[in-house]
Amino acid sequence: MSIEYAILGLLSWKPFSGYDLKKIIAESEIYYWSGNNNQIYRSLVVLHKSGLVTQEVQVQESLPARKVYTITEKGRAALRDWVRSLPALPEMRSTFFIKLAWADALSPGELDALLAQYEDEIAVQIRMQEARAGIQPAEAPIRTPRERFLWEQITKHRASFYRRELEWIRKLSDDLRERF
Amino acid sequence: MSIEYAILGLLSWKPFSGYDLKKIIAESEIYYWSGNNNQIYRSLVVLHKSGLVTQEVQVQESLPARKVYTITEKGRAALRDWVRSLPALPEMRSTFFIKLAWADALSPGELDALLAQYEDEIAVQIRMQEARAGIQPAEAPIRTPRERFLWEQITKHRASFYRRELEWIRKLSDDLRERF
DNA sequence: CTTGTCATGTAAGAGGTTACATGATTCG
DNA sequence: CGAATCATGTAACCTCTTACATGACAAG
Repeated sequence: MSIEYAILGLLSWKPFSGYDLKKIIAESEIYYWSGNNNQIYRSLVVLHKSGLVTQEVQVQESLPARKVYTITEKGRAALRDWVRSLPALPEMRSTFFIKLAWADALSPGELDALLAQYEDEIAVQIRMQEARAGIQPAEAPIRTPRERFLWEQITKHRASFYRRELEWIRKLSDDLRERF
Repeated sequence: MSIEYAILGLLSWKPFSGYDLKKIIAESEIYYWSGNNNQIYRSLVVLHKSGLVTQEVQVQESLPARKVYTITEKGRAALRDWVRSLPALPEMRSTFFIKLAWADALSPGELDALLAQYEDEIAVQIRMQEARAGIQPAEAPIRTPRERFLWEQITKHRASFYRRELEWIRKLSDDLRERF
């Protein structure tokens, strides 16, 4: 379960509660999960049982108690092992491509409308990404220049993925209008 | 369940058996599912019950019977509706980025090795893709010039995704070696 | 007075994978 | 003689999502 390591990674930065982690994951791009309670609270139980994290209950007056999780040395070692393990290929999943593959049944106008909708959605996504990039108040760990560099490269690379997609769909729309 | 529409798409091209579909999906890039029996045979039962496909049992001597599925008019209409429905964003899922995000715990040598492994895997993927592209014996429907064009654009776009990934990781490796 | 935030958790189900099961035939 | 191909299907399990449940407080 790679989400457990994803959580362990965040805890290797600083201690968090399940609620904190949920928000970070829900708002993150590279942590591509939905950030639902079920996965997160269960993962934390597993990590705790395995001794990779410790739990501290912070009782608050008039607010529910926070359970704050801190990574252990064993946890850091497990994370390190996972980081060094064989990397997997990135997956690009797009039902839109499947739609396009059978879109020859559509009229030129309908096809054009479909591409326009896709273009819009990508554009919205890019704008959302840019807006988020604007706020960045130390939301990423910058403990060394190298770490900062790595995070920058990941963020830029992710952003370029959507820009490429936008360029591609625009060119495709133009070509279709011109040729068919 | 978008895999049902993915199957319906293939059946809109020509009739297939579950076994045929399984192989097509397993070998396909854009049909990103594993192509496991469970999903496919179940989907066919659902499509059949909904009247979107018809089933013809072809008994063969000395070989198991083939159940060949043919799309109905209702099926074509359902596919068309799905194709025109609101497109979803493409998803780029990569556990490698999560690893990289916490890779500052590694030594320069270890980090370099990690990136090299990733580069290798992408390179293998690209070679496999190119090999597959070489065989292409009318494995895609080419009923109109526009359909041919659409399929070409999808294939090229997919290929460029991995090429970008390769360029990115190579540049990242170089930069890291130079700076840190 | 409804909506949002803080904070935990559970239930139900969709979606997807690996592995098992059968059985004849063909290829190396 | 073992492995692959043809061809169907089931069982068990993992992953992930949506929705439900509780309860206090703050802000509009």
